[in-house]
Amino acid sequence: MLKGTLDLLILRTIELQPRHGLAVSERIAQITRGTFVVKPGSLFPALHRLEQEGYIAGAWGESAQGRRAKVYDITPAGRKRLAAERKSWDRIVTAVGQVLDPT
Amino acid sequence: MLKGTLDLLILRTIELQPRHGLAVSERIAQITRGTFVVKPGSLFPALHRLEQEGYIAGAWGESAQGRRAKVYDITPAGRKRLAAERKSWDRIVTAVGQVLDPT
DNA sequence: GCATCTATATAGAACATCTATACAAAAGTC
DNA sequence: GACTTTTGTATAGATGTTCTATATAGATGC
Repeated sequence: MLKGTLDLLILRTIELQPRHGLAVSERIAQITRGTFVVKPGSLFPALHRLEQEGYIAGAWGESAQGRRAKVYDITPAGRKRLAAERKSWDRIVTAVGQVLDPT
Repeated sequence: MLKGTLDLLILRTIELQPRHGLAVSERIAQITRGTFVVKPGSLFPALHRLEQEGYIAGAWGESAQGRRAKVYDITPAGRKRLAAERKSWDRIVTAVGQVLDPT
């Protein structure tokens, strides 16, 4: 996975619907049809970092299977961060495109 | 800069026309209008790595200003690598798009 | 002769991601 | 009712790219 995109993917996934850790990675794998597979060792450090920085908030609850799970929701700061990351991503895609196919 | 895209940018820039180190970074900055600014400390390690791996070949020559400069050209292996990186990039852009704006 | 510009180079730090492993609790299984 | 499997969270250690900062060298200008 491209370093620097994971936060974007996590924030957007949680924004659409609060989820617990593994559910986030499941959704990313599913919707990208396996292009991005975020394993626990990458996922949880990222979640902890995002929580530490105040972009997401975790609370113990239940998973769809009825197991105990920490459910994360996005915070107002997280939405701002997500909007900024989106802009940044668009800019990067445009810039790379310009290098790959200069007009 | 997003980690992992530098190789792609360098390979494509050199493919279009062989250049020496600083000329590569100048062109990238120019064509992306300052979105990507590759400083020497990032550029040269990347060039050396790409050369070590056989994707580009450097030869001492002259810059446009008539200074001594190491001019890099892409190798057949480099073209293959570039094609692969392009595909990979397209796939990533598509996948991120799917997460950001699911249909 | 001394500063400045071009150009290459490297050391060291920072940081996100990956591999691998560990741990816990619930559910199934016989 | 022990035992395995499944679900879920967690962390340690390694890896590798990029960034900051600095060094070096040769030309050019004045």
